[in-house]
Amino acid sequence: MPELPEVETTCRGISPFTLGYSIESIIIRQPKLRWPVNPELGAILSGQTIINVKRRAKYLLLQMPIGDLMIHLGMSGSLSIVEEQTVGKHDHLDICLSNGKIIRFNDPRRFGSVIFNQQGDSHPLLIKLGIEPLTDEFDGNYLHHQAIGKNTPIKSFIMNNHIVVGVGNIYAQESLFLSGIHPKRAAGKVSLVRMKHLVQIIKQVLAEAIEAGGSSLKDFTGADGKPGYFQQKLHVYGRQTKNCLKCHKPLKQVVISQRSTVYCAQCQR
DNA sequence: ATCGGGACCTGCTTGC
DNA sequence: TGCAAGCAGGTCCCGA
Repeated sequence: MPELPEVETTCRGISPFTLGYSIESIIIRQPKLRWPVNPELGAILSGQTIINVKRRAKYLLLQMPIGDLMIHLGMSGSLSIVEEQTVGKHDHLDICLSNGKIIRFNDPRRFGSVIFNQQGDSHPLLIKLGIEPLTDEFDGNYLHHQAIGKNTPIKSFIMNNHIVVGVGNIYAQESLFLSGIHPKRAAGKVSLVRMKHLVQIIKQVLAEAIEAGGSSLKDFTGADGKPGYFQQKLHVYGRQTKNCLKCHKPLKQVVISQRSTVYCAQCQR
């Protein structure tokens, strides 16, 4: 379940094996992903050199002179670097490189996507995205300003990609617990001071997860290590049957925007 | 304009 | 035991 830290870790992990090499071919075994994979992808991109590998929100961008290959991991996708051709279940797509390595896209639930983008930041899937959480632009003033008049729960608000990208269900829950804000509180009713605190926590939690992911990542050629967030101490996510780590009272679970949400009624107001 | 909910998909867990 | 329902998760899109 890739959250932003895992996408960032993947980005850093594949870089050494891809940067500066060219695409020789693309094998599409299953084109039915979130968006249909263009059957001409291989023809369009063969011979193209990968000149940059970056992340925007939860998209991985393999940048080439004629455009970017945008990869989204959805909820169950992953990339690995392999050399052999033996394919496993859900290995939907291979990007074969000039160095003999293969970037393999595996995604059991097929919520991910592989799209060729020649429009840069103005691509329809990118144009409406909010700011990156780990930039200076994302601060308490920004979040507070965006929340003016909004009745939507603060949890839904920080998970809204139009406001800030990359805060998924796990980190929304964790961040709200650590900043002591009730997940159902109306976004417009969170004070500036608390918004500043929340922003600081979000940055910290994401950065720690990236660090954990990075340190667990050896060579990216196998399924080594778990996603960064499983190496972190999770305070509320998945702990609905347990007690609060701060006050030791039982945690509560509710559904907000169809998403399971665990919180402490005592510590979060 | 704002917000909630449906849809997409598979695998693991839980319950009858 | 076997099968079905429930749930997880990201994000686009539509309807109220």
